[in-house]
Amino acid sequence: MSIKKASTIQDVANKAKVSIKTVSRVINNEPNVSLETVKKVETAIDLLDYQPNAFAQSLARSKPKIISLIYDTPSPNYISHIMEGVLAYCYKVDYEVIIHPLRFNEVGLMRSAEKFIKKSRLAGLIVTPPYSDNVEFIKLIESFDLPKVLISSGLNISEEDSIKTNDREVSMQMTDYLISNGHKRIAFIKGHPTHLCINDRFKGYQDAMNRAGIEIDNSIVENGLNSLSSGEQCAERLLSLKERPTAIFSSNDEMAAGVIKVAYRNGLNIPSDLSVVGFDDSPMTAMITPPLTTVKQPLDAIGEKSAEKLIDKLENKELVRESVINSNIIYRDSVKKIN
Amino acid sequence: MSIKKASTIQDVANKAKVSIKTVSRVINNEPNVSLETVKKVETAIDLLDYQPNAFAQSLARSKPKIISLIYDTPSPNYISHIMEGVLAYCYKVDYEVIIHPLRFNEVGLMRSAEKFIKKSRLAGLIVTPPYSDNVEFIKLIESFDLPKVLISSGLNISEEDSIKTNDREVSMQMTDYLISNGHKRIAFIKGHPTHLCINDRFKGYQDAMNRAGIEIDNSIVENGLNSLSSGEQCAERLLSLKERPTAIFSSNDEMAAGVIKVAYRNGLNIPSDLSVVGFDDSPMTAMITPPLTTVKQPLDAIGEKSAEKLIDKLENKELVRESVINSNIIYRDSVKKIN
DNA sequence: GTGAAAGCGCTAACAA
DNA sequence: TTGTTAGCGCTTTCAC
Repeated sequence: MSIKKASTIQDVANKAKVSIKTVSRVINNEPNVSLETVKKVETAIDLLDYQPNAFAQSLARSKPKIISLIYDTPSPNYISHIMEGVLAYCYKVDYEVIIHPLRFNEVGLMRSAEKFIKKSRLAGLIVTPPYSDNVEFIKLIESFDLPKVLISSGLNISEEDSIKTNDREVSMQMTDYLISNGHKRIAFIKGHPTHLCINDRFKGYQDAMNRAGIEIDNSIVENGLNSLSSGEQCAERLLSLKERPTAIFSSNDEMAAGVIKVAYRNGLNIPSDLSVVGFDDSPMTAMITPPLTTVKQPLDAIGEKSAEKLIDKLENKELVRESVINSNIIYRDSVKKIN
Repeated sequence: MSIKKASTIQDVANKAKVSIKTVSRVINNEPNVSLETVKKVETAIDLLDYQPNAFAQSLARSKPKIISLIYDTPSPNYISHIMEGVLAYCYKVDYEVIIHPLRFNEVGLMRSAEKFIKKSRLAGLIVTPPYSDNVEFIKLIESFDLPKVLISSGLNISEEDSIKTNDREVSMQMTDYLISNGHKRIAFIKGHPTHLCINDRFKGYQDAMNRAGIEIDNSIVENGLNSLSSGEQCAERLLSLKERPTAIFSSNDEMAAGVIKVAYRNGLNIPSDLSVVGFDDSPMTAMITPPLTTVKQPLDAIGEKSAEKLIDKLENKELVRESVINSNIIYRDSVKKIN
């Protein structure tokens, strides 16, 4: 078991018989190196199994190749997939990622966020909801003049700083789907009011209902809080109505799961007595009975595109990138055609 | 919106009218600084809102304060919670964490792992399953002489390098619970064979059955692969047996969910016709009907303890730390008492 | 108890 | 096309 010692740029330079600057040029793909020299240097790099020291690079460069992913911690599935995408892209282009959970309700949040940003010497940040909806937080980032990409922000953000999904549109499609299955009395459970983007989902529902000429009955529009239990509470009310809805569209899966639990408790079968659809395609949706019809956001792709957009900005590349990524409906077994 | 510029150790030294070395001493809690000087320096630090530059520190120090968390990507819930714990502890003691997903089945895995370790100049690693069971991978770490903590490794690892849970014991308790509810014909679905620790769960089942003097019928011991669909397949077989089990103990929740789906498909009610228990307490277990009785591992605590153990090692602290963390059963509604 | 100087491994600015 | 030099911000000698 031989202990390996990392080699330095000087070692490479010695082996290739060039100056360290030349090695540096090769590493960073800078111009003005003869092909022959490049070959020599690359051979030496391979031979020594050389890896540049990221700290030394960061220290020497003005802008370190480090970005951070900021998130709260409500949903493991959401954040893991976003993170996957971000890490995958950054790994390709040789950026480091610092993962930073921040408790949304913590006192001194801004102070600790500021401290973090300072300490980490970030080049830029990727921000997920609910922080991407938080004006104060975004101002903080701007006060550092840091490039950023906000994921699914409900704020009025310039396109070059944001990545969004077409929640409103898919939500409309989902409602259309319900309508095309004969449903008219379609209840809607809204999401947490501070999550702006989730409320686009309600708008999509409104769009579809309006277009179909079905008047929205506000007594079957509930205000949820994204959690299982809040879904249950909404469902209790909805299902105890004299004129029950035939379908419930929940703005997220977790609340939809709450609806299904309450339905079973009340002796209702899904989907024969009640159709239910959700949003997010969280892993459990395939596991519950019946499997839930829901909307899948391509989270890995969102993470990847966010990282790409941010890094392109950092490197002053032309960015004519798409900023809307399409979600799509996953049809499963929780909707029944009625007449 | 004023753009803030980070201050350096020199700024602090100027303001406090001392040398940079003295500032460095204060930052690192080194001895031989008069109380008065410490006060002066600390005031200057506060005034300038100074944060040491982690790269410069890492570069100057031999050992950077950076560790990495290595994982595959099967389970968002598992890894997010472990990560939470690791990040929380590291944040407290001022270590950076690099999160590194590695595809288990990728070709050139070892090569890319090696490259990663070199490049990141890690001080140590925390390794989760399945890598903590991978001899080749562990040898790689050792070839770099890097301190490590292996989470839930099934290998014969020295206690100071590992954090485990009492899977075998809880698994025995769970089986006891089933037995005490009148079940004798208890099926078991084993987990993926390369995940060593998951097979401790089977041992616990054996322990309990043996102790209760119930002979284990191998025709109701299934080999699962941790996935929903593999749970379904096992359940298909189990439930088509002439002499059906009255309870099924699945080594993870996902397979248990598969069992429940198949049971419903076959017109069986849970728990009245069949009791089912799982392992992991993944979020969906509370959402399915009926809520599943399962085992909860304190994942955040595992992450935190792993980080603590690793960092104590890095800093040569005495480590008389516990290395086994207790899981416990979460009783819900998927088990019925039979006679 | 304190400070000056060297150097960690790299990049940037300037020469050659 | 290539090399030299001076830092980046910090810690580590070693001297005072």
